[in-house]
Amino acid sequence: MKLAVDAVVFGYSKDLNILLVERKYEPFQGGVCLPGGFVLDNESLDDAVQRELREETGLKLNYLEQLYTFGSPERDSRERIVSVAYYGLVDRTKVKPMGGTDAEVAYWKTIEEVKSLNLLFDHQDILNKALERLRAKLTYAPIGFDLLPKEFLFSELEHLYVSILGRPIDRRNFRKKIMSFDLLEETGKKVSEGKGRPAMTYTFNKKRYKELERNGFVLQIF
Amino acid sequence: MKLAVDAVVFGYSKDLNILLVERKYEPFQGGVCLPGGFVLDNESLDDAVQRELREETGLKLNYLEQLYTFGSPERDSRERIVSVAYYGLVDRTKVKPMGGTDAEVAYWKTIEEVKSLNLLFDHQDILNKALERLRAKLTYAPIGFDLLPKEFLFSELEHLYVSILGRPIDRRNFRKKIMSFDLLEETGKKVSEGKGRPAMTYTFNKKRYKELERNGFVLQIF
DNA sequence: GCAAAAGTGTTTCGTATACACCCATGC
DNA sequence: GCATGGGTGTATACGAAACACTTTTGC
Repeated sequence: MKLAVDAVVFGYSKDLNILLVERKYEPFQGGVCLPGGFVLDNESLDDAVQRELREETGLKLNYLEQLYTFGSPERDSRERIVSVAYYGLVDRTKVKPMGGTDAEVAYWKTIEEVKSLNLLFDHQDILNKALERLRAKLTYAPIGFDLLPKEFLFSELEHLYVSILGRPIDRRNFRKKIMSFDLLEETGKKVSEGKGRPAMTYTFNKKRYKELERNGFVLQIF
Repeated sequence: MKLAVDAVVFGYSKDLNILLVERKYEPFQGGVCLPGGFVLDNESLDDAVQRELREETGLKLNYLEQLYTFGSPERDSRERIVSVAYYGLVDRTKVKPMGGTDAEVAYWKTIEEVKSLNLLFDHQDILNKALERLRAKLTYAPIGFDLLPKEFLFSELEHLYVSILGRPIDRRNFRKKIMSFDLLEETGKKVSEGKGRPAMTYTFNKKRYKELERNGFVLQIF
């Protein structure tokens, strides 16, 4: 019996993306799946995920959380492999275009695109579970900010929520709610994205959030 | 590297209890820990937990859910053992007084009692995580009923919430809230527990809840 | 008749929701 | 000057929270 880790890495640019790897050689040549690999003898599970991601894609996570452990005896046709799945969040504007390694190519896909790819093993199940968790957590934890650049537009935050939760949001009420937490700070800069009125950029005050959290505060959106 | 499962089994009678096992022989003779054991080659993780619990205590769970996987290289001093932790709920009125097996004795302890026991390995961490999850889930899922007899008093449900959440509850508002879901059914029986006015017993309509859940209903207490 | 637990309504307050117009810019 | 996205306030409705007395039984 072998122990592996797999990671669902979420990125956001206009829409939610997932990081996938494609195998260049056998076994499963051309197959697409989540990044992951076996756990080494003397490393923790968290370390194993970070190492695999570094090796395969070289990216830096803003957030990482254990998701669920998948252990059905039939999940890998070759031999019994139990996999501890994680999900992570990255700021895609910080990610360099990645080529992958000798054995794999890495790229981003939207949820919709993934559906038609038929991921190897039970990786679609893992992805579904990660999505469920991400959607739930978005409403009671400030993890959306880990998908955005340090300085972001309010509208980006709003679109992120709309696109991940998959339902419309009232702009005015959303702003009121978020602002009521007093966790966003204006940078003073205005950015013009080409069209329309230029918008203010904000940063999320994580330190203040952690402080509030310690005192029992629970951020609650919807 | 070995793979194990461990279970935090919660029971309720007047207060929240946890099922523990005490080892009769070496290694760790006299040590107290959570029930658990190694996963067999061809069984799923869920099956492994159920089997271990059956072997060690013979009890029947009303609810079982995977909790978290603990994989620090140092968590077991003998060798690398990764453990997938579960938590389960039982109706203690259905549990026979258990003797345990050849190698172990099983018994119930309250949270407070456990604290002074110094559980083996990282089992106190596992227990803390299970408690956290149980408390959270109690407010948005109908899992309290899995700790009670099929027919229960409303006051038992209320005391269960008070004792698990660890804070007072307004009796009237709590009843209003629970009753508004329309998921409890009167049995028509009144039970006198010795002192005070006899009370009605209720059953929880799980079928109806599942039905509502499918349609997007989310039970929300507090 | 008193101790003990069960059962029950109303008012108040805060927050979620619904909703539409003006503003600053690029072209 | 018009198209595009940014920014803002108010009224209503609903649900959470606060709060105390009566009822039924055992002793």
